[in-house]
Amino acid sequence: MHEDFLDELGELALGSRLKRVSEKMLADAAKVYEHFGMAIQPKWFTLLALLDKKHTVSVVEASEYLGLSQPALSQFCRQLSAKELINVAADKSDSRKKVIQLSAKGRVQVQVMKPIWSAVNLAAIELSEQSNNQFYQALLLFEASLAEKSLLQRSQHHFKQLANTQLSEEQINIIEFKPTLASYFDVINSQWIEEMFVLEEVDKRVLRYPQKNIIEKGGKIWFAEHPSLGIVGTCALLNKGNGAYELTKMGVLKTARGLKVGEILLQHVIEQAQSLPLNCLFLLTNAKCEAAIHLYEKNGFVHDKEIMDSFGRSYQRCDVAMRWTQEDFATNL
Amino acid sequence: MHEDFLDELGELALGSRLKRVSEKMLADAAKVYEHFGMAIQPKWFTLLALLDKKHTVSVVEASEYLGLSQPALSQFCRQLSAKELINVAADKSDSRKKVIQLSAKGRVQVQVMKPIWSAVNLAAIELSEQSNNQFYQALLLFEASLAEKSLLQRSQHHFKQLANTQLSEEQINIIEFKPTLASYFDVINSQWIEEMFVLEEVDKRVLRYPQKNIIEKGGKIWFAEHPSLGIVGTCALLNKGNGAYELTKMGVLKTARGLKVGEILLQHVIEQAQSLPLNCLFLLTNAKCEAAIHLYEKNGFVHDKEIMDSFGRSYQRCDVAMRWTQEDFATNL
DNA sequence: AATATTTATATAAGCGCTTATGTAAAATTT
DNA sequence: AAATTTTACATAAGCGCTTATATAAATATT
Repeated sequence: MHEDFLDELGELALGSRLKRVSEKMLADAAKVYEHFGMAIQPKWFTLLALLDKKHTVSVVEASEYLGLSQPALSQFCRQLSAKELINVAADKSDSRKKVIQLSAKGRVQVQVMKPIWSAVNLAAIELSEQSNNQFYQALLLFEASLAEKSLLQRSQHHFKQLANTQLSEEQINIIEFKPTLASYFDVINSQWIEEMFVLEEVDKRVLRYPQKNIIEKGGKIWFAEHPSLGIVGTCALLNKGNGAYELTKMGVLKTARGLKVGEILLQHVIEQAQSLPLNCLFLLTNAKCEAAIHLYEKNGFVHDKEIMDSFGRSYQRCDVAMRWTQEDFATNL
Repeated sequence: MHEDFLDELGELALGSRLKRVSEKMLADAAKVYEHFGMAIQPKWFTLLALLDKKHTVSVVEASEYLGLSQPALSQFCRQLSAKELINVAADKSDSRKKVIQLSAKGRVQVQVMKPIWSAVNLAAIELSEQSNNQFYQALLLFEASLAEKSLLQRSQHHFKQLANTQLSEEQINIIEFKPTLASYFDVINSQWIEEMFVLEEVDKRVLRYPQKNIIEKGGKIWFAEHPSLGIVGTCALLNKGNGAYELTKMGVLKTARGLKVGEILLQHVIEQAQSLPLNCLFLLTNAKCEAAIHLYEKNGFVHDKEIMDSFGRSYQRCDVAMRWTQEDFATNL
């Protein structure tokens, strides 16, 4: 048998660990009922206890008390009715509502189970207090903290700290393509394309084999590296022949949005493009990509109908064509 | 909105509470991935982390490391293969085995996720340490205690203490039938009949309406009451006419087995039967009920073929007939 | 060497919920 | 009063596992 890998993951696997423990507890509860000959399913326990205490509740009320979904309670009611442990009747003043209560048999069944509940309660207290560790109290506090500020919010906060610590523009490092980085090209671009469009077959081919489809055809690929997040952005130049280059597959991971990675990358690509036998630098995109288009406009690209007519049919999703104009860009510098 | 009923149940609802928290954590984890644009399901997390650490594992190895079932891992592998995040190949030296490892894309996907994992880890640590309460540490201890001695074992121990405290024979109180106790007759008998046989239609009718089917026909029902467990046993006398009475539906709850409740009850019934215009006291049972037959033999019942012939066809499951003999019983006194 | 047992994996069915959705009744708005 | 929205519940489908079972390969036993 192997060691427990969750131990190595520590707090990161807290969720998985909690799930594992809760499943163990529920499985044990089932064994307890079985051992004492009770034809009762553990999932019914909270509802039976609620009915014992409150006498009558409706389906929705029960779901609110117990923190379970309404359909869950609806199902429990059907099952407990079949076992004749509860009576279900329409509410007199509101015919949508159902009034649930224990039947005479159900009340007796609960009475008969109560000593078992007491024993389980003592067992749970014993477990909780093992080694002076007030597990139950800690769990209550944990739940309260989680309700106050969710794991998502807390994670977002910590992530922001991680991504922004001492970040200045010079710390985004632009590096050239090498085969070991090929998959970053795939992962980074797949992310935004899948989010905004659907990944077409032509995309998949280019993303999977960038070396063959871009580099070996005289194109270029760059990556942007963040000091703590690693490689977070990429951009390619496709060699279309006759000195025409298409700027394409520019993407920044969602984890690095808002850090100006896109702009740094784009400016680097434009700058590097100057050392190519450049005749025409253009790009194709979709009107949906507002932020990107704004970035392109800001960095010397202008909308161009001619480009649209000559190259626009390559991709289904492209309805915007832009061409880089050295003049405009130079005056911006 | 109603208050949280689990609060009222305290430690008894520890399992339900753990389940609720773990589901909340997992749901939040899914939101974290979604927020950062990762097309990754939280359930894959432990496997991806394992592959990142160990590089290659088989399906069974992974299931052992992670504490999940082998089919679960088998399914994860299919899903991650479809996403091209892992490579699965047959083991060279054992063609049953599959060697699982991250693909190039998978390794990059993990690299890209690692900052998120770090942030979640910090968030979990923060939650765990909230209000100086080392929840994670407490959970580890709780898990260890549970592994050392299960909830079932602990519950059994506490139950035994509850059932046996200061129990002497006089504390089992025999009481006569009254309508409010009718359901105990049903619940107690259903338990053992369902365990040993199947509940026939005739059983259900008698158990559901004991007053109509037994009392009003000149029969009798008694209950045995335990000082802390409540009503735990029952026994009936059926009036068969002409001074013949059938001892039937004698049962003791599994929670009260081993406390001599059956014997006390039986002796009480035999004693009370003397005040009836008694001609013949008999019972029908099944050879499977060895413990019961032994108890009957010990208390003056002898096997009787004549009874079998005249009454044995009433129930399908009966293949043993016994008759009480005053003589034998008297000599035993 | 033949046979039985064990091991690794896949597949199917089930379980305890969930979310999504539909229907009818009640409450609210117009 | 009529139309709209909300509420209560049921049903269906799905999800993340589980247990049970089948299959094939490896290992141990005879």
